[in-house]
Amino acid sequence: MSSFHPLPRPFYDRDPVTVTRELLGMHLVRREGTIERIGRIVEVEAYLGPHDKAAHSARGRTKRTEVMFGPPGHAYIYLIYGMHCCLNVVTEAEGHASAILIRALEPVKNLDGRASGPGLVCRSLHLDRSWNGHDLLSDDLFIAEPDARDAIRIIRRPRIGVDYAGSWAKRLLRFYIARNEWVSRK
DNA sequence: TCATTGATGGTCT
DNA sequence: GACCATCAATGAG
Repeated sequence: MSSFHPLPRPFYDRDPVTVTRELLGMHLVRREGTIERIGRIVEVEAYLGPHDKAAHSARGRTKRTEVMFGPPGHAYIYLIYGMHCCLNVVTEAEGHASAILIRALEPVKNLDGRASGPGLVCRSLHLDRSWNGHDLLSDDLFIAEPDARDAIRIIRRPRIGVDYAGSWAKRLLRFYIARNEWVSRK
């Protein structure tokens, strides 16, 4: 077992674009019994809150979006297209309802299959909706800074699959590590 | 290599 | 009843 410690609450309690950029290169750690699974975060998207028409929280506070409206540093996991789960990290203080979608991981340790895409991220870490609302300041699911972080170049693009969101669909809120082979789409 | 489509179910209107 | 922050399989070129 590695002995990283989880990023602290204040890391998440900041504007989502800053947190999104800083998440690139971080390690997402999942402990499942004696198995430790680790992926390096290589692709993410920011969802800024109720004013962001592409964000789930733009529909208001509902049973599904409750976690997004809650305190930072928690996992927001939802089911999409009836079969895939997507993992998000809640940012900013309670009530802001911003979050970051983890779209792709580079394998570091024990990933179950490829994780190039948000549905595959959950599959590779064995995460489902039972993890919705889980505190990332825990020892079985958290994000940590690796011992050595390589210098990276960050690419910004429009988010994937949000064409319904009008002008918000054009905003450059998808971030990924340049030239990384595990990114889901160029 | 690219475009199209089926699978499958929760959420919201 | 329509839509959906997706994926894998299919088939045309």
